[in-house]
This record gives sequence, structure tokens and C-alpha cells, in this order.
Amino acid sequence: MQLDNRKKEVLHAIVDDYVSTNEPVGSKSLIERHNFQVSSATLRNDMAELEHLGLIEKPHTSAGRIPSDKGYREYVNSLMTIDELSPREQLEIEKRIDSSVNEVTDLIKNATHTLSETTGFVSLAMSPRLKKSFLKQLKILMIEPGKALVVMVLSAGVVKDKVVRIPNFLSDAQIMQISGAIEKNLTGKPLDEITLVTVETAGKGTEVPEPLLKQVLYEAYAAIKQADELNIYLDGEHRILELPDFSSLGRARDLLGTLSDSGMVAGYINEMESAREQNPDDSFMIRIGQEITLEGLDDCSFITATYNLTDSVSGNIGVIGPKRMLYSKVISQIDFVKKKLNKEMQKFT
Amino acid sequence: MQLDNRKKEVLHAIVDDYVSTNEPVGSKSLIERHNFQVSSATLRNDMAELEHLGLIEKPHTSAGRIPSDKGYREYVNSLMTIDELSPREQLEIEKRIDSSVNEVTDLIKNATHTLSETTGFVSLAMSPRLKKSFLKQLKILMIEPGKALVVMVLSAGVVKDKVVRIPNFLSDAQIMQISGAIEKNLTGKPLDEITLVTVETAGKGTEVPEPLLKQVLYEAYAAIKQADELNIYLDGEHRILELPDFSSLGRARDLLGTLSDSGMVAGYINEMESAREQNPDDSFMIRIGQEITLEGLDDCSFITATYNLTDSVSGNIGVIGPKRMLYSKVISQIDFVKKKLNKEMQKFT
DNA sequence: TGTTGGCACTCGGAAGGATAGAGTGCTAAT
DNA sequence: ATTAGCACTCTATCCTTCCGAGTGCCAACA
Repeated sequence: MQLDNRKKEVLHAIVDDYVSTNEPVGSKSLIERHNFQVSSATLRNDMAELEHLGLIEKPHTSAGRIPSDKGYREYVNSLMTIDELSPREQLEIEKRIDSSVNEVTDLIKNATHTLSETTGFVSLAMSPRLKKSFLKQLKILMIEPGKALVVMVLSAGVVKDKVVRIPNFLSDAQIMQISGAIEKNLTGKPLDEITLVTVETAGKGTEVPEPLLKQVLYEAYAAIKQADELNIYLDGEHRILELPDFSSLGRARDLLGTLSDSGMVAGYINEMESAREQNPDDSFMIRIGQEITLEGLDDCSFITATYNLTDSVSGNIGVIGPKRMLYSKVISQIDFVKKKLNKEMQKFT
Repeated sequence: MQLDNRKKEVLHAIVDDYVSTNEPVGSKSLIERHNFQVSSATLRNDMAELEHLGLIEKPHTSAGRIPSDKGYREYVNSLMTIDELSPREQLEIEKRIDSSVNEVTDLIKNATHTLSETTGFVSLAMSPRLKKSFLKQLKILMIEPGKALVVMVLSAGVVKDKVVRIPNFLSDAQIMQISGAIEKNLTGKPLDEITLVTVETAGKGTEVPEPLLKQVLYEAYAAIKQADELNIYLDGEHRILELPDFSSLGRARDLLGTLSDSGMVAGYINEMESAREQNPDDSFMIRIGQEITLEGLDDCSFITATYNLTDSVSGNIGVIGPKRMLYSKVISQIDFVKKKLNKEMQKFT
């Protein structure tokens, strides 16, 4: 994109003004609010040019201009500068993220909630991708005849469990034997290398008769697989209704409808994440308007950062807000929450 | 409330018409849609009377009438008849509630989701009140130095756990000893009779030095207390935006804002539940419009039923919808979901 | 060549009637 | 107790008008 300096400034100013006023911005008000050393006619020429390039557009003939998706994109990529949060703001966030929790999940929910409160938008987080983490412990506890609890401790400091059904007449001792065998043989293996076959092999040494053993092993396998399922934590959905951008109701409905399908959202985030991994420079994933392929999010921007629980185990946290947002501010808020999250997570690993 | 038969019919007809059309209903359209053997003028007199009694009201002078909260109340208490769901509808619900889950919590979430889909409203459930259930098992598992998992199995067939911090240098054997002592002494005690003192007494017999022991016991106590905390499961919040009654946006915002505070909602449901326990005849709790003391729910009705996990352990499931709803239908839907839930829950106990 | 003042033109939104229609309450007759 | 008839009320809708912010373009200028 070849833009001379003044045109860049004009685009910058248009985005700023539109973000703060929610009104299409015209050449005259641009002159009034900013110190351009040229006349409004000159800006009009520049604006015509910017419109020609598809960076801004008119809602109708005799209105001012608003940034297009492409305009926001240019703004985000090359125009804006990101400041650090003020100490006050940092403190506020630090205070809200309760560091006394004992489980990673609670910490993430906490951070998500804080992020929604700080930005005023919908926030969301993806649970850590645990595929690369490995089993540190696995115990099967008898709950009652026919029912057991599989407890797994993962290298990332995460504890997962699942109630499973087992054959009625298995004894406590038998279960412990199986449990021990699995633990002995699978400890240290990354979750994504554990298959049904691996588990069955691991259980070979025990003296439990074949069909019963097989069932328990299958349930253990299912529990392990469930441990690395991804979860989405959403927060502050109601805030979307407070934004003037969504006063149209239909928009808000579509958005909330889409968000209620967490499988879809998780899929999309994964997609974004793999795109980001191509460019490891980007520490944020930013999708603006139509760039988002989820239904009902055309008027939104979707910004996430990647947090790290360990080197190989990461997840995402971010917000969904209107395209018309203070990008630099929101990005630094997400960034700070992410950093705080990373810091707190070290305690668990 | 003294109403002659025709006036009852008139009120009934007004509610029915208003529910189905969402328009204030006038005397003339009443004649058209129903077989009243009298003239519209007569109905006008009746309607004036009903208005005088506060059962219906006019949005403005020259409009038809709409039911007031009191009118809906009268309708719900004495006018409507509740039909069973059709076999088709029953089947639909049976099919949606997945009975293959292994945990009570999943079952409840499942039922809540189904209820929202069937009614088209926001649905919600309260987790079972476990105070009266008793401890069947309690195990403390060492996760790593300084960290342990407290696993509890309750009489109601519920498994709860919590990660807790413990003194770093406690050995596996010491933990097992404490765990065994607690289990031995507290098994069979209802949760609401377990206090910090009870737990501390239970731990007396062990050979673990005092301050360390005390810390572990405290953590165990906290885990037990956490087990009977109440949770709210919400579903289908976005559906509220599809209802014409909430097209005003402000209403929807307030509603979703209130619902996002689950502590508040839980408190309110508990309040309703204790009111219901005074009249054990009522199998439903129905609150209409202003009867609801939660902020932002003045245009809603709140209907819940009580499900039973065991005789003494129960929770609630229901919906929040617009006052203008098909009460009889919604009530039978909730009732059926509740019955199905009760049936499925037997598997767990 | 880039910049500027000037000007005619456009269009949406606010403001102000006018009108239709559904509904009401009241009165007098049955 | 019920009914027909009628004058009255109020909202929702449609039209028109009008204002003003904003535009594009042109001719003049540095």
C-alpha cells in the first residue's frame, strides 16, 4: 500500500474520530479536530483517493466517511502505535486476577472475566491444548461397584478426571493393578501419542481376565482422550448489548447465537492459531469484519493472544468487540492480561 | 376473586389472544375469534369490570386490553388447563436428553439445554442441594509435593474434587493416613453437619505433627464445603433476543446482565424454593412480572420445577421467558423434562 | 503540480401536519 | 342484563417540507 504521509495521517485521523464519535467523519470536522496545515478541499481530494483505494467508504452520498475493513486493517498493520497501559490500569488488572486459585482452569476463567470487565467487550479463552503435555500420574479409584474415577495429573500441572463405568464385579485390587500398569507404562508419554492400542498394550501385564480388562482399558483411554478436549470460556456476553454498534438487535442476536456454539468458536480459533503459527512474529491474531468467517461476526473484530502454560502447551485469550474499537488500547489490555496469565501459570508447572 | 363464568371466559380469551398475537385485544376482535353468544358491547362492559379489578389494562386510552400481572396470575391459578405433551413432543425430548452420561452434572446440563431448545426461552437449572447428602468416600491423592487432590464421593452419587495446597514435605504415607482418618470418622455424616471442628476431631488419631496436620485438615474441610456450593447452569441466553417482547434492547440488556450474576440468581431461586416448601402442594414455582424481585425481569415470567436426585437432595430446573407465554405448554414441557430427569437420576443413586 | 476557495448539488433525518382505524365509554332502547 | 349507536380518543402511518453537513468539481493560484 503506497500512501504518502499526509494520506496516512488522514486515514489515521478518520479511524480515530470515527471510533470516538461513532459518526461518519467529514473533511471539515477533520480540519477542526486535527492540526492539518491544509484546507478541507485538499483533504477532500485525499479522501477521494483513500476511498478509491478501498480504505474508507461512505454510508451514503452526502455523508462523511467511515473506515472499511481494509482501512481498519491498514490502521492496525501500519498506522497505530501501541502504548503500555498506565500503572493505574495495570494495577487494576493485577488486582482483579485472583492468584490464589489452585487450578489452571479457574485462573483462566478469572482472566477471561477480568478481560471482559476491562475492555467492556465479550471476552473468551480457549483451554490449553494439552496434546503435547504428558501423563505424570494416572489413578483409577473405585467409587462403587460398576463405577470408577480416572484421575490424571498432566505435566502441565493440570488435573483432569472422569467418572467411568466398569464391570460390576471387578475388585478394588484388580482395578488398582490395572491402574498401576497403565501409569507405569504411559507416564511420560505425550497425550497425542496415546492411542487405544498403546493403552491396551500398557495393560497387558495384569492378571485380569480379557474382556473385563479390555473394557476398563477402553474407559481409561476415553478418559485420557477427554482430557485434551478443548473448552471455550466465554464471559460478558451481555456487554454486547450495551454497544451502540449492536443496537440493531438482529446483529446482536446472530452474534450471541454463533457464540453459543462453542464447538464452532473453538474450531475457528484453532484455524486462526494455525495461521498464526506460519508467521511466528505475530503475537496477536487480529481478524476484522468480513475477515471473520463465523456467521454474524461481520461487524466485529476478533483479537486473541496466545498464552503459554508450558513451552509446548498453549491456549488463547482475547475479545470480540465491534470493528469500531480502540485497537491500540484493547490490544495492550489483552497483552497485559496474557502476560499476567503467563506469570501466574508458572506456579502450576 | 369473584368472577362470573362469562368474565372468566373473557379473561381467558384475552390472555389467549394476546399471547398468540402480541397485540392488545379489543372487544370486537374477541367476538370474531371466539363464540361468545353476546354482543361486543356486553364484552366491553365485562372488560371495563375486569379492568376495574386490575386483571387487564390498556396501554393507552384507545387501544385494546392486555393482561396485567394479576391477570396472568389469575389465568395461571384458576383458568388454564394443562394438557400432557403429545407423544411426538415427549419423544423429541426423550431423544434429546442423552442418558449415556456418567455424571449428574452432565445430565443436568443436558436437560437444561433441551429445555431451552424445546421452549425457545432461556432455561436454567440449579445444581442439587447436597447439604443433606452424606460422605461415602473421601480420598486425598498426592499430586506432587505441596499439592493434593481431595476426591469425595457423596451418597447422592455425585463425585466432587478439589485441588488443594498442602505442606511441601508431607509424605505420601502421611497424607494417606490423614485421608483414612477423615474418611473413617466422617463417612455417613451429612455435609451440613460437617464443620471445621468435626474435621479436626476426625484427624486427631494420626501421627502427623500438629501444625502440618491442621493445615491439611483445613484444606480437606474447605474441599468438603465447596462440594455443597450451588451452581447455576444457564442455557439459550441468546434466544431472548428472538422474542418480540424484548425488541426494546434495553430490556434484553438488563435481563442478560442480571442473569450473568449467577450468585444473585441462585439466591433468588433458593428464596423461591423455601416459599414453595411452605405449600408442598405446588410442584411448580411460578413468578410473573413484578412478582420477580430480580432487576430487569419485570417483563418476564420465571417458572421452575424441583427435581429430586434422592429423597433429601433436590435442585431446580426451569425457564425464564416473557410474561406473554403459553403457560400451559411451557409448564408441561418443564414438567416432562423434570420427570425424565428424575428418572435418569435414579441411575446415579 | 499540488493546493485552495467557491459553489451547486445530494441526501438523510428531524419536524410537522393530516388521516385512518381500531377501540372506548356512555346513553337510550329493548 | 343486553344491545345498537354514536361521539370521542389516541396511535401509527404516511407525506411533505426543510435544514445542514458533506460532497465533487472547477477555476484560480503559488
